[in-house]
Amino acid sequence: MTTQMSTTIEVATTEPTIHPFIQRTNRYDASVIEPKWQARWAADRLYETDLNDNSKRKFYFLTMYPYPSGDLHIGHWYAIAPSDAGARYRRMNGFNVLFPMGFDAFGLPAENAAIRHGIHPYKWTMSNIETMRRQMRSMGAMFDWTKEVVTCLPEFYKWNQWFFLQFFKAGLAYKKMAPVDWCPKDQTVLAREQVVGEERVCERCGTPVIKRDLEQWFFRITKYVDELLDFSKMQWPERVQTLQTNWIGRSEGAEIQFRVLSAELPSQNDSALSTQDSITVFSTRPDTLYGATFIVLAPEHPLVAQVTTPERKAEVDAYIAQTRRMSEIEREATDNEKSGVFIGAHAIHPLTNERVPIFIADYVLMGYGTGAIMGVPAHDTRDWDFAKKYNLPIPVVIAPPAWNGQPLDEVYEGDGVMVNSGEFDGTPSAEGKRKVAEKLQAIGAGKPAVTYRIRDWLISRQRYWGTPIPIIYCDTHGIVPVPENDLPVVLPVDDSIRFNPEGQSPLLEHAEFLNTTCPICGDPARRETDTMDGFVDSSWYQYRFLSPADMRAPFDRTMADKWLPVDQYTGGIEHATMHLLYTRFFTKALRDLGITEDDEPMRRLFNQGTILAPVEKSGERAQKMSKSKGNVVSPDDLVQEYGADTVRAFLMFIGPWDQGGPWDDSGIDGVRRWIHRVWALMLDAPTADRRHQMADDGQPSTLNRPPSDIPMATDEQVKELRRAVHQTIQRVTEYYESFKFNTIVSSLMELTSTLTRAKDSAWYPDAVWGEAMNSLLLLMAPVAPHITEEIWERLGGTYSIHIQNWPTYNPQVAAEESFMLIVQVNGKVRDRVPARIGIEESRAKEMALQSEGARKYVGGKTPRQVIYVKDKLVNIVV
RNA sequence: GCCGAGGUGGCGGAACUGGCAGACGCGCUGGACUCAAAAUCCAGUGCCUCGAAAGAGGCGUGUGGGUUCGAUUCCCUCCCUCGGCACCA
Repeated sequence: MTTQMSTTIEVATTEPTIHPFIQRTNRYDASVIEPKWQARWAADRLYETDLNDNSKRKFYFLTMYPYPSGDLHIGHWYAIAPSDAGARYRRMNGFNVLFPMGFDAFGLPAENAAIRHGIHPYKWTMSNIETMRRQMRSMGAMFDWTKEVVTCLPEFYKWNQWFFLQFFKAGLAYKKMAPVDWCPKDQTVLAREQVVGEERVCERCGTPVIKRDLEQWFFRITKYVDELLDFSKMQWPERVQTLQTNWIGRSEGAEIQFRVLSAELPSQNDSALSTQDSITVFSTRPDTLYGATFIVLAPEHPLVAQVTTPERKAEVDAYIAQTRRMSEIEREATDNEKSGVFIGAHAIHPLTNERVPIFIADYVLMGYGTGAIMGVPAHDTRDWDFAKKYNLPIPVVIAPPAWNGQPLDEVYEGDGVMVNSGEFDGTPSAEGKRKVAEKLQAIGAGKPAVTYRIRDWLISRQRYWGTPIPIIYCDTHGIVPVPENDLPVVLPVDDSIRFNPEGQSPLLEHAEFLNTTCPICGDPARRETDTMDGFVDSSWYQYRFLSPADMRAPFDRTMADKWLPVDQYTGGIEHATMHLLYTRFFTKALRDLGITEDDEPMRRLFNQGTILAPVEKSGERAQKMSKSKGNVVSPDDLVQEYGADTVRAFLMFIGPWDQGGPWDDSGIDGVRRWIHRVWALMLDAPTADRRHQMADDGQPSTLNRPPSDIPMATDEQVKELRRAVHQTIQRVTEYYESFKFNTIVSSLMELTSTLTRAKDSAWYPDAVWGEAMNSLLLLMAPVAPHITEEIWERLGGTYSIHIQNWPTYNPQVAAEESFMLIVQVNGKVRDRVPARIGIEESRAKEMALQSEGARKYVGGKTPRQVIYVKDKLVNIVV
């Protein structure tokens, strides 16, 4: 934008250039202009993305879709409003932006509503979606609703089933009997990821889970463990990377085999147990192998039955039975006293050939490693406790610092030098770990090994409101996948469903659904009645926005290659080890199946914080908002009172977006005042007295020339005004890039104040003033889309402000010419003197030394040192 | 226990790469306007001490220490809050 520095104003006579101030026709009323612009944008399809438009670079901005619980609460707005601003910013920067929205529509609350209120989950969900769509429109978000995805509709879940079949064919989906986590309240199994906290409760309802042995469907996420640990192909927050890394829980060590001494076993067992049989243990500390004085198996370990001697059988069986009765919580409580039972047999230490007794104990878990450990009491707290209790020897094999050769008083778990370890004596731990593993491998008694904490993803749910698993059970052919042509397997939505389940899927009672024929032989067969975990939907929904209605394919490959991965994803951290892990797995699986080409689903991720319920009394702990607690803050009331623009700006202003915090609307008036001040700044006449601006009745001003009491702006004033504008463009642009919405708003507030003061003190040339107005409006448009569109139109801008180019700043205009030179004496500020940018060092030091503050504190002493920081400060050290 | 994030006025928060701590806003105090109130506008507002005032001095970013001319920022110690994991071998 070019600017004339002239301070004279030309008043046109024929075609009058209308000065902004004249345009004011009425006062700001959000309840009028917001619905007006929302309707206009919808009618003009302003926010519909042409996926085929290749003239601009694509930008896929995605924010996590909500569960349609019925009402949008302020937390939804907190997540959505800044995302919308971010997407709008990208659009104004010349990108072809896709910013879609949908609904995560399968899930338990719909069934619970059905149980409580007798409404069918389908009706409940669809009517909730209707409400939430309206609410999201009322916030002026630029969602492209033509691409909406609703996961509970067959056109969506058909493709869950299709992916399941592809996974099944590739061995990525399988069924197995396993001890699984069962929620007694929700009457369904849960994925390991959905069991949380020390209490091991259901992530959804907080009920402690129990273990059950069930045959369930799993997705083989463990196939991708190592790739999932690699975050190099995307920029995700450290926090999420850490959570996922810990969740995957990679441990390096060795598998070590201990041969079972068969001489002790009864002869009839000899056939079942040859001398080759051995117990494999996993250890991260093979360097402590020489200190292994016993073996412990998990009570569920399959070898227990074979290895237990007859005389110990009764006691062992009793212990196993007792273990079974104990709940998960009790069993896993760390402060539990160790207990276990000797099973009568011994194993041979692979390096020393000594006999070591074999125990079972509940502190060894079947689900981790090999379900068996070697007990190294001197160097593992748990083994120490166990050995103390059962009087087992505790030889030291890793020397602690300054060790005196005596038995230890307490366990030593650190690294050190190997001792009492035969040929390895003197080897440091780190080296020992490797060397012992190598030695074991050489003699065929072990090998280096890695184990992981993560387990395969359990996707079966014994519930109704989910995607039916496309499997048929035939007496002759067993597990038969539904042929792709028969998809979708439609979830029946008639009123015959009984939602009170007793441990099995409600679909089991639906004869029409249940009974089918085998696709291979045509004989009567039964359908799988479990449904899929809802996280299957969100694992690939980002693809479906490209073609939500396509019944022939989940998505168009060319489109997917163009639009994916998502460029910017936003959502809560609570999904770190669930959705955000599953969708990465899905992406990799689809790639390996040749369906897509992406390694990762989302390039960049930002986790916004959570808005908690308002705190009643100070000092009280903030709680999550929930309908049941009745502490939900509705955005509708706020929009009615303040307008969507104010609510949006306030949500961005309250603090850093990743922080969240308890809801407190006490500051919203400040934002409301700012919005009004912007209106007044741009549309009201200048006046020395602004008291009545907001209450103004809106009579158009007849002003078309500077008021007599306002002087023309001097060159210096013009320069300063432009500097403020360009500095703000620079800063605010940086803040948009880094999601610092709170400082975007505060910078815009500052500029508004600066411009308001300027307007009342001088009359600026049209070009200068116009640049200022345009810049402020454009910078503000993503935050407050309605008021900026309204003012833009009134000032004669081309529709729509939201497709204008982002303002650019001129570094020369933004550059400061002078600064306040800070004068410090011994690091304390004692004076400030005005100086020109680029002042010579010697001149600056001279000025500082001569300043009043410096003279006072230096007091005639000779400075020991004078430090100059360019264009900033002088520090005099005495 | 392990891993991670954080601790700045009465409150939400700001501070580039080590360089004026407290931007912006709320609240509060005083003033203008008003018959009055609300709204709006203007001014002040980290804490302490001295001073009638103008002002002067000191302290100050969880604690204690270190590095540096200079630390909210870098290093170490400890305390507290929040989140995750946890008999994981």
